[in-house]
Amino acid sequence: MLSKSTIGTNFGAGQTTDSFGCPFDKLYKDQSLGGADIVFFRKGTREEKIEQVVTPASDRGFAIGVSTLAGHKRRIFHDYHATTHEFDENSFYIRSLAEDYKSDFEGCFDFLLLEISPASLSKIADEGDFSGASSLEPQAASADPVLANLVRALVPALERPKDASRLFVDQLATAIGTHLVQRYAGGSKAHSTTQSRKLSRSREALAKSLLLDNLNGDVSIQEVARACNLSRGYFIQAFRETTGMTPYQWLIAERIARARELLRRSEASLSEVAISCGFADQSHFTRVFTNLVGVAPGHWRRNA
DNA sequence: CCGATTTACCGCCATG
DNA sequence: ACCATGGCGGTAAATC
Repeated sequence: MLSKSTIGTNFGAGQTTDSFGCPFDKLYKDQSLGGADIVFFRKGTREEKIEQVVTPASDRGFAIGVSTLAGHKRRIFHDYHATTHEFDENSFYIRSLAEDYKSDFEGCFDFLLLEISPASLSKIADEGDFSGASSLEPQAASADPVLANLVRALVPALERPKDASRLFVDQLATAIGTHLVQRYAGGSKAHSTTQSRKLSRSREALAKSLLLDNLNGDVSIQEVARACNLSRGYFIQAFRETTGMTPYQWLIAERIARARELLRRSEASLSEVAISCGFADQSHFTRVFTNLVGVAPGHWRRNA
């Protein structure tokens, strides 16, 4: 508790989480510092586990977090699938605050965070001859030593916001903003030398329908790939680039989608739901569901 | 596209 | 009886 949040969102009395959805009582470190365009935070916890951290979508722009220590893991629940990411020292993430966010944390963390508003972003983009770029490409547990060093330079200022040089913070904020835009600007800028390997429409449809048959029967990815006249490796890669998830992830997302329907609309027991969605048994079903959705199926049903 | 390595799920069981 | 959780070996998937 070195410095209480003084800038940014105002919290009503009784608020139990910070502006990122993290419970206050689990944070041992919660500092903040306002630059001209960017607000900085430092947040840390010694909790081994924090579950269901939720940030509703907002127009606050983007959040960037640099981890100061290794070993933190988080599982992020997207609409139809979930991903896990392991943070090393100096690995970082970028996420859009325009999207709902839900995740489980594992292992203590200490993040240097910064929040950059859409207005600031486009301002920096214009100044830096990247006009038009109004968004950043999301990253998760990637490496960027330059960014890490820039952000780390703010540690002393965060420790003692009162003594911090306004000019220093603003300059650094500009440098960081420029770096982010140069390196991660997305949107209008046509970039990338890597041509994407997308699946053709017909192959995509074929693959999906074959996979759906697998809800009950058994079709291996190998077979689906062959049906599309592609090698296994290429097929998985292409499927991923087309749909945003790997074939199996997609299939499981479909199964779980069906399971959600059944849970909501029917009175069937979990075992029955499990079988009719292509899972081996209740235990298996519960495990997969929890892993993907974040809460166990029984709880989810009561909640819905 | 191949091949080696790592990762993730499957399926079954046991237990709270 | 129903649901949640965890272990564990085998195997297919996914990555590099």
